[in-house]
Amino acid sequence: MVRSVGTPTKGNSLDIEIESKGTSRRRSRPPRRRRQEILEAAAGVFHEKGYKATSIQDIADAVGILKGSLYYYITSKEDLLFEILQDVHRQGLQNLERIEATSGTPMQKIRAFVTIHVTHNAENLVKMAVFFHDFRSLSPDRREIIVAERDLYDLHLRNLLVEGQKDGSVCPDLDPKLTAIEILGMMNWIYHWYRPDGGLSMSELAATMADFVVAGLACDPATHTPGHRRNFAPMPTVPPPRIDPNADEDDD
Amino acid sequence: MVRSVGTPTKGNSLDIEIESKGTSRRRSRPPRRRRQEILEAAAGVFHEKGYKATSIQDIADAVGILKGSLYYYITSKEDLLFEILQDVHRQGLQNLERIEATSGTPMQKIRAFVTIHVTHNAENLVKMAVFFHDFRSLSPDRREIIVAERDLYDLHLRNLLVEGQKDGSVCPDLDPKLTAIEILGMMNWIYHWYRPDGGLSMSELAATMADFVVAGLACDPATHTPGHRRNFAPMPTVPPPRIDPNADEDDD
DNA sequence: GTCTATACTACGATAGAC
DNA sequence: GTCTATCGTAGTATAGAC
Repeated sequence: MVRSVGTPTKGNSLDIEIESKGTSRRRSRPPRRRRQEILEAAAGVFHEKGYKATSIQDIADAVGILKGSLYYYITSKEDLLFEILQDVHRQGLQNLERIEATSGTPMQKIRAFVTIHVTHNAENLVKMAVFFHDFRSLSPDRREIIVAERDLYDLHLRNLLVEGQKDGSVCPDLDPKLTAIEILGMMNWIYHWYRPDGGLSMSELAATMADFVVAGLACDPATHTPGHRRNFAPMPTVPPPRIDPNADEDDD
Repeated sequence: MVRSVGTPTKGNSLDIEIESKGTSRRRSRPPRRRRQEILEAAAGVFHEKGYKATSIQDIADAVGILKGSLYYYITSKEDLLFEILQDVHRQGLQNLERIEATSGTPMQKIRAFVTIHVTHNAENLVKMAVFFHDFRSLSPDRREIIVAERDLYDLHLRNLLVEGQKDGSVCPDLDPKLTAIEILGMMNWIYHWYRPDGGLSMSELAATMADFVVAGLACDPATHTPGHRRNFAPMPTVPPPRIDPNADEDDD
């Protein structure tokens, strides 16, 4: 639908118009403020109902205009989702930079990592919920863009764990890859339950999680013996599952 | 469209037929095996595409029949989801019984709890994924039935933590409620990444997670001083977020 | 910039033949 | 028990009036 370049039009030079209206007000681009409002409204509805279950009508209702009018601002429902996810994506990458710029012992860096990532999750509850719940609704190429960030986080934490093992502060029995994903899972679960108005501040949440992670990783090299974790409070005997009348055997 | 009762038909007596085929084989009830097959197929498709994004057509394709035929076995798409979730629901409640019947120190019980719950998650990856992703698509009363189990798990773990604090094996600085949910989050995240064919056995996964949890909770009463966790490997200074040109302030 | 109206498609579910 | 055919609804997106 782009007008072909060769076609002569009444004006000379190129089709791109330069500000011509004299004042500093911009022309032709829809107002950013309104667009941002729509993004936030859509994020809220996506959060409540899920992306797929949300109709354009729902979003229009939330904004307070009719659904036809929405298309003045957006071009498709998926574009909306993508832009919302790009918001947290940008912030996430920025946080990674901050973490990388932090100095201290490896264990201190791990504490910083957890604190920052938890805070990020708690500060962007709605968008993070939409991200974890609905990023699979993006087209494959767009999904790739957004999800790559997750792998970066994983890799970065893993590297910190290895550093910690090198200086002896992190238990050498731990598998860095598996441990990193355990920790990330704990942090990423936040959106399921945390509510900022629930009497638990974000900073207290972040600090508590960091405490737990640090305690779970730590190991005194002086007293370390291989397998000490597995042998501490060892697994007791558990009654076997009773035979279930409804049991058709499981897949998965 | 039900034939009116008063209308005379060629037979006498009522329309309801009693078993007349002689042998012990049941009539009129659709075969259980086929129904189970449909349930499993549906779970698989729900897992891949999400409940809302899955059409009856998709499920019929997966089973290998036409969508009209599906309605011989099911009465609605939501019924299908409900039955799938009831499967894990039943198993989950049964596991709670097993955990309750376990004896040992509180910390050993905690290890048993984590091991059983992680194993449950890993053995039912598909259904657990559908559960966490789509239980909100159930009607409110059905949702209540299924979700109540989650609260039971939470409560049970919380009680174990309190027990552990009483006998001194769990750090007294921990908030049982918050800690329980941290641990559950780590376990429930499994469906996002674990694949049974990935070289990590379920029992190894479960044991490793239990190790991490136990290490994260443990505390030596002899050396405990309030706040020691927070002060260990203390938070370093982190560079502030740089000012972002794209930053329209956040909601959430 | 917001509205009304509508084209087009997909889905869930039912009816009834075989 | 599986099929074909279809009804009714709801959703995305567009066209064009104001």
